[in-house]
Amino acid sequence: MSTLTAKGAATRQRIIEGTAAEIRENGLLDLTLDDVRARTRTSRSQLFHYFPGGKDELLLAVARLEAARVLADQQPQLGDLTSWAAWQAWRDRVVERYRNQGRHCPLNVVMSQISRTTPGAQAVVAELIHQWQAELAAGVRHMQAAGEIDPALDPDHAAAALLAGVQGGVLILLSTGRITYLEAALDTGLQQLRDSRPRA
Amino acid sequence: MSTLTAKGAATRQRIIEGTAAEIRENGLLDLTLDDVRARTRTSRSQLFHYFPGGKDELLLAVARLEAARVLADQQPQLGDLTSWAAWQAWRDRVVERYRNQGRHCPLNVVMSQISRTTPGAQAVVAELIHQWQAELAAGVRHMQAAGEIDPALDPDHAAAALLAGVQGGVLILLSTGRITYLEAALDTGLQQLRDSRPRA
DNA sequence: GGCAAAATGGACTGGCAAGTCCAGAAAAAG
DNA sequence: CTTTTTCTGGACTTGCCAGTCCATTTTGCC
Repeated sequence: MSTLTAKGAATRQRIIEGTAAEIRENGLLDLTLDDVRARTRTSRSQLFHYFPGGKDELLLAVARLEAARVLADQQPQLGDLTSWAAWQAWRDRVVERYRNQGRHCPLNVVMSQISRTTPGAQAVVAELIHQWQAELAAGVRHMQAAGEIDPALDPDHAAAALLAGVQGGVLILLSTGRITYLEAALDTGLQQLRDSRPRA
Repeated sequence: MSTLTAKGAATRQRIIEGTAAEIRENGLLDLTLDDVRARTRTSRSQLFHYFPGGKDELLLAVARLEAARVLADQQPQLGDLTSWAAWQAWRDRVVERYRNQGRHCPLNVVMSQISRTTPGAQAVVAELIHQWQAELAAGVRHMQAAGEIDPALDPDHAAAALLAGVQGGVLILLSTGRITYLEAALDTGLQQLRDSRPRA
């Protein structure tokens, strides 16, 4: 890619964020480049100037943006799972975030739709899942060190199960509008961790 | 709808199943009616004869088929969760099913893509989730009656959490190709149930 | 057999959306 | 200041795909 001027970089960013917003509102299924153009006030040639690979390349950029946002939205709680209160705060944060989000979860769009077609997006999703799991596992290790969680428990395994619950809870929320499943997955997952506490 | 002859019913069924197979192999994103025509050896007018509502109506029929299949594929284990061995057998069945399934999960297509646009499909998904959860909850109640699970535990809540784990595990499997998450969700979920057993 | 209803074949339309191209404006470079 | 590079506008092309239409064949029914 040729060098970008400040103006060019701003336009490029505007396109990415506008596309992300458009997807969040209306989904990916009937997203057209004209929709993007209308929202971001850009011309056709600008789109292809900044994303020579066309729609796919643009969507990949959006995927990266949204993947970063998913983790950022859980901070600082996710990075500081060092007490039961902190875990609970994280749980509340997640529930709140998805409760407020409409019917179009950008992450789910990335996972379910973009990543199947665009090989690059697959790597983005894999990396996101990996980081998310790693942060949860780090939290488990903290609690083990503090004697609050059974040291025999495999942190990565526990984190994987918890993460699967969150993903599934969100998916069901998106499909049925009911948030019960997400809450149940989080609550029973945390309960299990608490119950594992070694008796002194 | 006008009355169908035996031949007509067969053709209609052939179209639905062929479409389902096509989606399972290539996904919904670039599914065209011509693909359906090629696989099912039907003419354009046949498609619109049996599905006057066009593509949407056809996809709704596919959604119904796949929703039924998801539950059917878990039988008889899902309907007979009356011992720990049975629960384990169900768990193995689920893992095996999704391990063998390619990158295109028809249920996920229904949940993530069809149900957002077609209002009817949303009801199909809701009903599927509800039945699935009900069967799991029934299993929990069985085990409670047998004294193997803490009677204070809410069966619907536990079933919801378990189901969310399965959904999330499958979603992650589809996105990353790793089945670890599904296994972790199932294993820790079942472990939690086992651990709740009241001490005699 | 004959009539009505259903099933089938395939040409045709219309629209839409991705991607191309070139010309001109704005900005950086020297 | 002028030259080169980047940025922008918008017309144009191309191809595809859902949906329509009508003619023909097959089937059910009496």
